[in-house]
Amino acid sequence: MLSKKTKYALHALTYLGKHKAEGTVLIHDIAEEHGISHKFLENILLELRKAGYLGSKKGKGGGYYLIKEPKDIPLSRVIRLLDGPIALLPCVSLNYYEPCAECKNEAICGINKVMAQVRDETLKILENKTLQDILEGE
Amino acid sequence: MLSKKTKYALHALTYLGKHKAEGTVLIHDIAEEHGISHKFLENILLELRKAGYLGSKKGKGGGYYLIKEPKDIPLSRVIRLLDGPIALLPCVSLNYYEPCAECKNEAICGINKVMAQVRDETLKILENKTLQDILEGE
DNA sequence: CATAAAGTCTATAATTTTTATAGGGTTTAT
DNA sequence: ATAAACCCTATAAAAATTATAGACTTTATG
Repeated sequence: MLSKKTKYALHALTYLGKHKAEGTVLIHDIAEEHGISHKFLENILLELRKAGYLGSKKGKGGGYYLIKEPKDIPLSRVIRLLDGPIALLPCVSLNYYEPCAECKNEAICGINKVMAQVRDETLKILENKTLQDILEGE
Repeated sequence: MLSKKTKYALHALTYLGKHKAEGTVLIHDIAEEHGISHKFLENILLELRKAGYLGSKKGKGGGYYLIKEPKDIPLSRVIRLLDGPIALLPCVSLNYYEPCAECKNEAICGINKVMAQVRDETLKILENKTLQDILEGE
């Protein structure tokens, strides 16, 4: 399951996508719309900005706005950013690799091999679904 | 990512699959092979038995053994049993459904729709990969 | 039939991760 | 000058995961 962080990030991105015309959107408005803690959401938006998905404007009249096209924001990226690995095991993670302590030899581990396949197929799904798809479903 | 519980369960099932010929296998042996806590693994094997994957024999000379064919143990089942939902959000979980607090109306939520598709495609993968596939990779 | 080996079961402790809050900055429109 | 708004880091609270403990039951065997 996705963490609340990632889920909230998706809601925020969706909100920003829907309100693109308005220029900037307040954290406050997104938080209120979904009943999310303002401060918690603030941290999430900050991460999304640092990762290059959002722009922000400080000071009075400021706020956040999308700086990427919705079609260029795949679920895989958002999940990796906020939740970490997409792979089911650290030993097959492309971006967060770590050996598994209980596994003596990865090269001959059937679990490792199968999980690498699962990762590849899962990635195909999550790289193909984008914010655009979410927006089209609203 | 899978919890250690699920990961250990997969190691245990694999071990049992490999040692099928020996009749029964001791918790102790599996735990030792993978450096897993005996007591932690004990709880996991208990769950696998209650779920109908394993049989056990008590007393001296006892132990655990597979009672399902490896090809009839899909990853999806093991993951659901020990980790819970496969869906990325509670609002699209088939087996552990719960509404999402921050979502006013599921029927018009684009995130919900996309995640339901992701769930279906993910399920296809995890229902197709079985213990058999793991064993063939060892 | 006593004993030791092995699984059963439930409770609780320890640890880690996630979620949430707090509060003092800095920037900017008016 | 002021208030609105994002920026940033630290810490607290809560929840979930991981691990341990210990008493109980079953069974093979000498």
